[in-house]
Amino acid sequence: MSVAIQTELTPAIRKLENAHPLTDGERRAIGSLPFSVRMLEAHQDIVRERDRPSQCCIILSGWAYRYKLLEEGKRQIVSLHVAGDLPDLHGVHLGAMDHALATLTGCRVAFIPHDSIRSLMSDSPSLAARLWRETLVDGSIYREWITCIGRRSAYCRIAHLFCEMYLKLSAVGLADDFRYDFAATQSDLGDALGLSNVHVNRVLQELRGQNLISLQGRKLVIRDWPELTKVAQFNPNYLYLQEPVAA
Amino acid sequence: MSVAIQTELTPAIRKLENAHPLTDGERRAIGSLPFSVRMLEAHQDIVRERDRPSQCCIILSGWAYRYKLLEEGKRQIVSLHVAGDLPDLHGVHLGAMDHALATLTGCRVAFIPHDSIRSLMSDSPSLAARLWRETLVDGSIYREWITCIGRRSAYCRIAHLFCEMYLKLSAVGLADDFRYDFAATQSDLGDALGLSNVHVNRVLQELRGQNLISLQGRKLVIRDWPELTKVAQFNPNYLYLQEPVAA
DNA sequence: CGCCTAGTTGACCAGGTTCAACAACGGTGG
DNA sequence: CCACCGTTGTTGAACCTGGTCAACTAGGCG
Repeated sequence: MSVAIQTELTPAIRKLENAHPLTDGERRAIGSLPFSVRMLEAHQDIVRERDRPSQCCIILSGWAYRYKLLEEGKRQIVSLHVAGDLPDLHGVHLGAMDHALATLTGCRVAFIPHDSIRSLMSDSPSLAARLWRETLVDGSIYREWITCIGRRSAYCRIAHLFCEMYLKLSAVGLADDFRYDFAATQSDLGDALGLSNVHVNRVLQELRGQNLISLQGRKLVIRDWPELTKVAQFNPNYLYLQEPVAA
Repeated sequence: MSVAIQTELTPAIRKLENAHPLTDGERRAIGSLPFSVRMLEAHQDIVRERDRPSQCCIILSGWAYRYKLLEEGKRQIVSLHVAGDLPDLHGVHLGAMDHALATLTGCRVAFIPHDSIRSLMSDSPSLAARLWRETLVDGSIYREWITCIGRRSAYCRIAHLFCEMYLKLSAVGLADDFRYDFAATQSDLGDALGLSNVHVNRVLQELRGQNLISLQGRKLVIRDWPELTKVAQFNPNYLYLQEPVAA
């Protein structure tokens, strides 16, 4: 494996090592996977609903998201993904996609054939378990999103997402000092949280007014992490990260 | 394995065979698991948030649900489970529970130690894949729920859930002829769909008024399946069942 | 400069919530 | 057998969070 791709895989490796470090054998197995790396433009579908993909992907850089389209043209974003994520690993075991996967920003993406993943998993049950775990953490995040959308106010939801993405990005070294690049637009935010873009705009102003965050261009700064987590009712347990951020 | 437990496991087996039939070896492996069967009362926690369970369970009969509690005492139900489901399989790979699991009705439940599951999975990678698949289908259902709660009206959401549960129950032989026992109260429904019990009540009246359903006691009858699926915007793909119901 | 996307604002509206009271029902004990 | 009780379902009225529509502003880029 070239040094370049090795570096690019760092976030993914870091995630897989969340439970405990990889063995040399596991590293070798990952290194021998046939990656095909591509740079994708922003706002491009990677996989569409009803597709039957024969490969899955790793996000190397940029943000991606999964979404469903409704009859009246509405969109619901069901998850956000950053470097290190394997957003369509489920394709290995499920058939036709029940949703679509797309880039939010320009993304570097590594594709791996399902067959290679399958033989990796049968060769190394421990790696299979690690990959399974990743999909289970996805499930846990879904549960939290259901709870947010179902029972929390717009103010709380938006604050919550800022906290979530901060920890997700921190875990792969892409955020620290309570700031990061927040790639989604206000419309994207609305589609992720079940809100209109107009209302997102107003709530953002309120969050700024309370001096909890600032958000200009794509730069998000969390000005008061303790207070933000409080109004967000944010409890990081559901992310199943090993090293929760200090307050 | 006794004939009794074998019969009780039928729904679970049927679910695992959704992709393709079990081999004799796989059946034997399942049969040799050490089940401990218990009858639980309605409205009882099976696992609580923050617990670190050392076993997981199979619902043999009755309805169960997973939920999260919020600070102000609100509740969000994140999934409903019926006979054949393994609602806390994720515990094998994740640590402390991020949510709770409880019975909605009286339930017969089989408990299996995680260790037994783990050795089952390392002995039979194909069974491991089947179990993994179950958790992925759960994930797919979460995505649909996020979409429902985020972007669909109350009317649509309730209709959607009635369709979903009909197919889930049909798949394990617990519903046919467009009728089944709907175990949840109106408050439960509200907590699952992000609505108040009062509004659920009103929407139910409208669904009855449109002659789409009738619901008395715990008996749900779907009076007009084509129309109900239409107003629900219901597309069964996300359930990943092999034999979709005829319209 | 012109175009396009993203962000912002105001006015109005509606879906859904809250509160409070009451009805229906089933189970329990006297 | 009936009185009692808790749970579930039902109704009305007032309210409010957040949606819709439409117009306008601010940036970024070729």
